Amino acid sequence: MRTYTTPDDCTLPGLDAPCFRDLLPEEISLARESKTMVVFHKGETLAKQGAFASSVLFIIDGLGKRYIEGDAQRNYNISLVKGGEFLGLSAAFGSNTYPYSVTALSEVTACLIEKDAVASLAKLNGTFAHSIISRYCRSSNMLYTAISKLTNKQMNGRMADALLYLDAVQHEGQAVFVNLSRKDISDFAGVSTESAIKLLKNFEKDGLISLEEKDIVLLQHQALEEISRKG
Amino acid sequence: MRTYTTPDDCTLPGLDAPCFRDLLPEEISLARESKTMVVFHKGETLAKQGAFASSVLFIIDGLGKRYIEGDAQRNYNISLVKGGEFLGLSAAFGSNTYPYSVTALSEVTACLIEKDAVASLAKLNGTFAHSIISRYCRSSNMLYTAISKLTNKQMNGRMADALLYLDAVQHEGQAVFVNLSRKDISDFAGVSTESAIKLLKNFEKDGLISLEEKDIVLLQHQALEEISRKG
DNA sequence: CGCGAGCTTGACGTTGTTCAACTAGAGTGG
DNA sequence: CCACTCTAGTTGAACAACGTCAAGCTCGCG
Repeated sequence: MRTYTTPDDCTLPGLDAPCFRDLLPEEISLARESKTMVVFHKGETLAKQGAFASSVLFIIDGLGKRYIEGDAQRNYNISLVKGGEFLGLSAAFGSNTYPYSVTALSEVTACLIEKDAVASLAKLNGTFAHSIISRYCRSSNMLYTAISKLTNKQMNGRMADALLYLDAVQHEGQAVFVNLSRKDISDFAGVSTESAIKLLKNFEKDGLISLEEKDIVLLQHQALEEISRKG
Repeated sequence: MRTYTTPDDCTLPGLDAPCFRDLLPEEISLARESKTMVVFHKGETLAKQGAFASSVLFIIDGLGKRYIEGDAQRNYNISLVKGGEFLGLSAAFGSNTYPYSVTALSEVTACLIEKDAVASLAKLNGTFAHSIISRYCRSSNMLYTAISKLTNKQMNGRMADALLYLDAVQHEGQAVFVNLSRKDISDFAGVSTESAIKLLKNFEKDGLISLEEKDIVLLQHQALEEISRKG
């Protein structure tokens, strides 16, 4: 984990992002003076569930996984984390611990922003606050659908969902599958590693996907969506 | 479902709530002119998952359940809904459908506020926006812990959790258990009705709770928390 | 060349759902 | 006032889904 000491190091990529668009000059300087840029390497922890969150992270680039910790052998992966997203916003607005953990799946570049600065920005600038609310709204919806998957679907449907989600992110231009182990994928589907492997083999046997080393190619989107729908 | 046509009908209880504290006079009038008060009876639907959400609901009084729909025989209850809470905020800030359903468990009095009015308020008034963000933050944390329960605990632990949660709300002064069926309770624990009944009987046999008609009294909080912790 | 981590496979056990039958109380109509 | 029905609750037995375990495999790396 390499730290840039000069705040301006992350001015260019960081403050360019859409949510920082409508800041007033003094707000920009507030943001600029309260942050520092950090590079995380694969496997490093960006946020630890339950730990005190001293700052909000704004991801510039790279790929991570956001997950709920389980016992030693199992987590549940909520979502991928990629450029343009905030981590640990809740630190700035209430609880001061992270409700989830985040680990880098590839090299991740992020801006750390002091949580008080984010809270101030939200109070000063309604548009910024509105953008934060929109983000919360979208992530809440994601959490509700995650709960829906967990309660309503069984292995087949959950695995189909996971593959469709991961594939969609990959189509946005991020290399995804090559950065994931079988265990990562099983944690996205919420099944054991062994079950995940068997499911993948079955999908391949049925011609729905193609397993090429670590990479996975979806051959039959329609059929997978059908499986997802049926649960 | 009785509707009050005069907006002022819900001025007194509605605009008294903490989140409306710091509104400016013109903002108050904006809020006042964009709302109407409604009374829902037991069993009626306040919000329907997937349906278009035309307005945000602010609950004045009563008890409801917020849940994710499953197949015909099963839902998953996320939380109780009680006075002072917003429903369907996401309508105002992004997606225009409800991500969950809400049904009245007792008679519920609520203010319906036009979603555009809520969005405007959030943009005009940073403090109001901040309060909305705090609410989102808390509810997000709840969703993360819900996911954690679903993935990490089995029946015993989930039922203990459900009882501790319901009991905590009851201790805030709301009659809870008498308004819940066995199916409601099982949907909070995320198990089948039959399993829930067997679990409750077991807990009673072990002296942890006392089943008195519909009411449930927790006798051994410590022990239940222990069961919850162990999963 | 050998070691270890991740991957794969099949046999087995546990958990929790489903099903079917039975009970109790609450309303309904004769 | 009594059948009659309907719903919610209860019980145990059979069954399915899925995790766990144990063993073997593969590949990259020291």
